[in-house]
Amino acid sequence: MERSRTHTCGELRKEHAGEAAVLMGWVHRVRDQGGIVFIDLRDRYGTTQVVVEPGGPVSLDVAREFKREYVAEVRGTVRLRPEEMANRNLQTGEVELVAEELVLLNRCVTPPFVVEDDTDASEEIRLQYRFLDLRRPKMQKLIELRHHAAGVVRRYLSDKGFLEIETPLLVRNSPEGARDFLVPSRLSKGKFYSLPQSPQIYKQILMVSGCDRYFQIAKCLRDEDLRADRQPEFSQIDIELSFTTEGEVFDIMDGLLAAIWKEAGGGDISTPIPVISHAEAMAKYGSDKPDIRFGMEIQDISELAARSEFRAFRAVIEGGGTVRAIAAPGGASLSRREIDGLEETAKRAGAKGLAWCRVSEGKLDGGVGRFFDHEALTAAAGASTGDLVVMVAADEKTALSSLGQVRLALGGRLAPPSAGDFRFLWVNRFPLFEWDDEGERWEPAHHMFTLPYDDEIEFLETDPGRVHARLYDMTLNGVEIASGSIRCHDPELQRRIMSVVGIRGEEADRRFGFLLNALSYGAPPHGGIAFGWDRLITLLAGGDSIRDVIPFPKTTSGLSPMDGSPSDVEEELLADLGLRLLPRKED
RNA sequence: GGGGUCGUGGUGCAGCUGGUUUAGCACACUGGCCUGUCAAGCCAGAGGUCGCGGGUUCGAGCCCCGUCGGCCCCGCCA
Repeated sequence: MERSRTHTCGELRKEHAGEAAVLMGWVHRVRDQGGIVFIDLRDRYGTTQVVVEPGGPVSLDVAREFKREYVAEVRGTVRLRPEEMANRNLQTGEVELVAEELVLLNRCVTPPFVVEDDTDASEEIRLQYRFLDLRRPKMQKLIELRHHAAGVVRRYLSDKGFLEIETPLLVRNSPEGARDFLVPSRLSKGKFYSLPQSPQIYKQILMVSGCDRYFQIAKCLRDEDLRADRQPEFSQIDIELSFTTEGEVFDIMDGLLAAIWKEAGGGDISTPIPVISHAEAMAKYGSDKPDIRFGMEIQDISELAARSEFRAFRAVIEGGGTVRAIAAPGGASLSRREIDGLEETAKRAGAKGLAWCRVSEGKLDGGVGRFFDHEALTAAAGASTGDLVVMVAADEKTALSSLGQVRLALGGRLAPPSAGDFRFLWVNRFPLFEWDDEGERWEPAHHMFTLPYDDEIEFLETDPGRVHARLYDMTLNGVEIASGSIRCHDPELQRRIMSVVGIRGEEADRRFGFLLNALSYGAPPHGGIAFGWDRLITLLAGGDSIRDVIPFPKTTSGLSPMDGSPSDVEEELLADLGLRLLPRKED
């Protein structure tokens, strides 16, 4: 017999009192009072209390058979609870369902953990029993949030004329960048497809195809080591548009973010989102993804340092280095131990040490305070009484990046972020290349299918480090959430860029021939961006691990505890693919 | 590839400097009592090769080596 429910477990209210209802769901908890039994029935929408009363059509002994996570159907009548018995913690708490028939739809073996928000299970166990973990209301909310946000993205971009287009998952291997996952080809034995690191090349080709505006919520796959915010497969909102400018991209994306935040519960965000150049981000925050929820900007105190009594500073300046400082409001209260911790942070980032002093009324205390004039230092560092001034002397890159790390530590300690504070920021004008000390060669700083600024193209061959490009990132609270660029649509210029990073002539054709070929058939000027979708949802939800917004994530070693992948396969299957395993590396 | 940290009944943890312990606690589980509970309560009970392998020792949950796995970080991730 076919059965169906009349309501969900989150639906019944006092208006329904007196009505007949059929609910189906999971037994959350049974409270056996001896003479009366309560069953909390739960589904995605909520929880409703079912009452089994003595002398009623359902025997108490039958009700007692139901255990946690059994699947049940309850037919009954909705009844208003007496005022003092209402449960304000439940949305359905003003009513209860008086059972007239209780049907066992399925049993459940004893669950390894209790299915509720404050579970005590470790993440390992949660992943192994992910189907139970995902039943927890908290996880269901995250799944819902992700769905709603995706809906906003589709509506917003569709309204702006973007087409949702799928690109292939079986693609050509690309030796650039991250390691590819390989897929052996049965039909072409000994050859391999790759799983795409991103749809980058395909979306550019769609622009050449005249699609004009494209988007996709795309799976990206990278065979690299994992982190809390990195999974081997993850999702991007991938976007590309033709005949566009950086300003237009920013404008549309500002609107997209505002729509997601407003409609998916993050609140209003102010647009336009501010823009700073990469150079400015590095100079002020020592990072290309600044957290601007607090100030503590980096100051250049080289001039003062050069005149100071502090010999270590003078030596660095004379050697062509620089001295930078941060004034941390209220930082004078930090203990010596905490300051040592900051120095440790600076050293890990390459600094030789961290000079510091406390600012009090009319004088400098502790650390290197005695080498400096109170007035001069507070003016140069922008410090006030009660501040801690921290300083690093080094080459510019080291000074900025180490102070950038120290700044984040100071921010966490002195200006702890409040939930719901979302500070978006565009960072643009990235350098096109960066020098790789180990490989002793130029490498693409972001990616190389990008248009350099016109007035710097002439330095491509002579001084690549001087060339900046129309590259941009969006950051949110110090996390990079999107990255994109205005692309290079001229195949000759693209070849020049490739040759700077050592991909020349035939090699360029072999690796990227199909893109270069497409570009030479009338490619329109175009550009785009890709958002890290999992990170974005994590931030929107106020979480800290992308594993919580991915229904079936892998562990940090790329394993899936629930299904046991990756796994061995039959010899036969390998033979079909023309593969044979090498013996495992012996000791 | 490297570093840190953790691994003890179903789950989460405690277990000191190696020996008075029969490996303890909470939750979950099983049985009993209870007619208004909602983190129900009370009583009783069952449940452990201390991740795995080796070593040191009269004696190892505890020390050493290796290994597997979880988490975090560096490298890596155009």
